Amino acid sequence: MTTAPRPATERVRPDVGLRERKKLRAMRHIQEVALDLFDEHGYAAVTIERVAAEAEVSPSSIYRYFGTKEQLVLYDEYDPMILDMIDKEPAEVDPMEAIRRSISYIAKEILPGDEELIRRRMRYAWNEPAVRSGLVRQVEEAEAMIREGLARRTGKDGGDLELKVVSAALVGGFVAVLEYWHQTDYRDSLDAVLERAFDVLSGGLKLE
Amino acid sequence: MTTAPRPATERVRPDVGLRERKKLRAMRHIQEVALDLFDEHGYAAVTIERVAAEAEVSPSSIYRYFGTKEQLVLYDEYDPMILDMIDKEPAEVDPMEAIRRSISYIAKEILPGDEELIRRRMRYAWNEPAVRSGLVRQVEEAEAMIREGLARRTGKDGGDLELKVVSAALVGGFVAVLEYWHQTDYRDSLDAVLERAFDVLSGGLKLE
DNA sequence: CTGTCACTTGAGAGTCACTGTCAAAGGAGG
DNA sequence: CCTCCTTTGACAGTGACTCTCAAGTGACAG
Repeated sequence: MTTAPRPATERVRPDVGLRERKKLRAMRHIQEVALDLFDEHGYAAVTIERVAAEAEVSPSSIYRYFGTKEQLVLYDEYDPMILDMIDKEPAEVDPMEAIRRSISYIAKEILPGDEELIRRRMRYAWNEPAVRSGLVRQVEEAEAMIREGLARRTGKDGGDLELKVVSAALVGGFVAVLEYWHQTDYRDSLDAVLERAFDVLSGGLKLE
Repeated sequence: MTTAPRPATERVRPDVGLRERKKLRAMRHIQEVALDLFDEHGYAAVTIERVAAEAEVSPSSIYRYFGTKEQLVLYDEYDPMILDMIDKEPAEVDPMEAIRRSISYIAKEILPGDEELIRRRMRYAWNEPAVRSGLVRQVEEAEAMIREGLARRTGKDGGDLELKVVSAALVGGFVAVLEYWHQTDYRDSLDAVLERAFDVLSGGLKLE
């Protein structure tokens, strides 16, 4: 979500030095500690200060890394992945189909490995209002990017009503899928649920 | 001051006494004062304390009435109206059609009267992240109620995937409509934009 | 009208997420 | 090894939001 800190002077590859690796390691560690504490005492009862103490960093650093308390739960790297994949689909592919494929691919190939962690984080996304609205915000940003992708593919303007409606409906549907998946205790594979949802959406929201 | 005609016992309707009327009047007044201040100094720069002072109530009361700062902007009475209308549509009417009619009716008959105020409030909903997420939350509540309505009409369970996807896509589309309407400076009537959006949704999100 | 009851309001103190600043620490590059 | 510049931590706010308690004030009965 929050744009990465932009270095004043562009170095050659600011992404791979010791600094960057240290930062990523620290973030993973902090998130882990935070989730442990949240699991034990509840999200609301754990202060940032507490997390900072437990993770042995300063509260300032947590804010610099994550921006907000919700992001301690929500932070992950999937969104850019999906967008990247959509852009890599060949231009001839139908736009909706490109999205469908990309999301399915992630759901099938990447997520299963992290499923434990994902479930753990999802619980908060549906039980803590603050986390929930952070999730929605994140999804909205993804929506904007999907819309831009669709705009490029179709030649339409990004502010076009049709595009807005389509991408909003898509991400709305996606959130519904996550909610269903969560509430049915991850019974079916995410991919299977996604397929059913896509069918409903492209079938014109007909019920039955 | 003439005493209003007071029915002997009024236990049945605790909603119309002097207390309730005073409260509603106070809420309207506070919201007005708040919007004036926000317009003049910007949302973030105005504290609740300031609003309270200007409106001559205590900050505690503002929290009791509105709960959060965003609700000072977002509070209105349309949502229950729409839900009420949906429920009143005859049972034979196609569910989607019932929703479409109810929303259109409100957009056509009720909103134009308050359009000035609505626009004023919309500006904050799209420029202030906090207000925005409050709006989303409100819309999500409406979604839950729409879904229940659909469940009753179709005999499906409220947790059904199809139902979730349909209602989420609908409200997603609705938010997109509001955004489009706002960003195009309220050029077209809300009703007209809604019609176009409904067509896209029931056409299966086909682009072009 | 009047007293009692129950609900509402205001005052005040407290918590905590989040921000901005500044000096110190420590990688990056020569 | 040394200089630069980014990152870190310490610190001091700010303001949204919560809780509690005492005082005020409509509702209602007698």
